[in-house]
Amino acid sequence: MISVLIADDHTILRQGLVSLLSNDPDIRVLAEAADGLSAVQKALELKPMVIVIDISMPELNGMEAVKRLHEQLPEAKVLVLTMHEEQEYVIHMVRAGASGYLLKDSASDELIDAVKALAQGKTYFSQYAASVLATMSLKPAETWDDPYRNLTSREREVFHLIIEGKTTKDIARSLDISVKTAENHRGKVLDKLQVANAAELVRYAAKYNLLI
Amino acid sequence: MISVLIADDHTILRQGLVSLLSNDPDIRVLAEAADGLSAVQKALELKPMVIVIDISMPELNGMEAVKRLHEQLPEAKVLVLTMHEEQEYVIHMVRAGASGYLLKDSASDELIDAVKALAQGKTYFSQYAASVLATMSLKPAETWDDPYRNLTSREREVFHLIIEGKTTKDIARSLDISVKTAENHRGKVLDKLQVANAAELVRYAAKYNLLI
DNA sequence: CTTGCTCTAGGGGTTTTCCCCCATTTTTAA
DNA sequence: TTAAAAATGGGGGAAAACCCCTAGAGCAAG
Repeated sequence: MISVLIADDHTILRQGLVSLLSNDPDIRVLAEAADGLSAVQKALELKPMVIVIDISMPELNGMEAVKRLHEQLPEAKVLVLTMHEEQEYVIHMVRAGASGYLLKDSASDELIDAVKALAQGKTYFSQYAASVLATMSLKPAETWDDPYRNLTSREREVFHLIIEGKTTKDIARSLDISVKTAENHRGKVLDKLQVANAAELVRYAAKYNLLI
Repeated sequence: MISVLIADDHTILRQGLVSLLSNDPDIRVLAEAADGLSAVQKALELKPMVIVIDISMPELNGMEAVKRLHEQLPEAKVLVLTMHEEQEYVIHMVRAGASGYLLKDSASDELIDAVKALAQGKTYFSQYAASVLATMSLKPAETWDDPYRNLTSREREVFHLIIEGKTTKDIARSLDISVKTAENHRGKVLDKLQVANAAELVRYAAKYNLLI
């Protein structure tokens, strides 16, 4: 019998998961949690074999929760269940100690398979997450993470001015540099973040919540 | 017996909903759909009494799907189930013809209540959505906070392509119109929304959560 | 039947963006 | 201290964006 704790702030989704998992005779849902903090508390108290957890949660986000769980309850296996497809999320969660990563658009069978795999001490990554990890492991650690981190401080300044809709001339005036220099920085930013134009850059910023 | 169609691109959530609703003896889930287009098709084919639909979906987003459903199958009631709390969404969906609006962090009981209410021809709005609508109805329609109410349908198409980072040439090709026409539409969009360039337009879209 | 709006398309222009290339100085790190 | 990276500035050019303008066709409301 596999004991499971489910942590997700969306009540309907959470109860749907309980309903899904409870249908399997080998799985027993011990408890639910609607935020990261209570997830950690309930896990320490009930010691479930598997913890199914979402990334975005109030109180304590999934990332921090997974870190604490991994430190304080290493025998419990953490399955991240999320709709975030971003590479950075996968990497961060695995580093935090997750044993599995599943997207919410997976089939429910896959969820049950994942829970069972983790209970047996295996890992379980969705096709997507696995490919991200495979790609990442080929690159040196320094280049991991958010490409935004690769920007120099000056480039970051320019980045923020671009996503405010400023033109190169505005940027040059604002930073008290020549238009040509601003233009060069602009080009570097687009290049490093692999976007084709300012519009895509703003999308990028929105995706990583960098829009102030 | 209440027949229900469920449309959500996240498979696990969708199957969770099926599991939840199927537990109720009065409800029968006719079918599921993973995108807006197939949701409309399956609805026209199976004629469910209630359609539970998410806003963000591939192919045809929830907003457009609800519009089409309301036009082509007015007897079916649409329940929007989403995690988007933004005022604009509530208003847009209600205008598009939704009879109910529920956040995903509601309790599952509330979902069942909502489905039953809609099946009886009533409406069902979460506490939050109801308060948004109440506030809105106090203001004259002209001052409603409708981001792109002044855009024509063609301009809206162009709007969405711009915020995807498409160039004017791309847009012209995509809509099968001349570059000059696309350029004119682009200019109109920037003018009507009072932004200076594409970057600001994407910011605008992000502000109103129109980046799907 | 006229008026107004939308969609279409173009002329012609300026400005900005994006893309190479290059060099110098300053700062940082090995 | 020496090499690498960052910041500065520029030349030049193609493409795109932005901003005027006109104008016909189609369509719906008054």
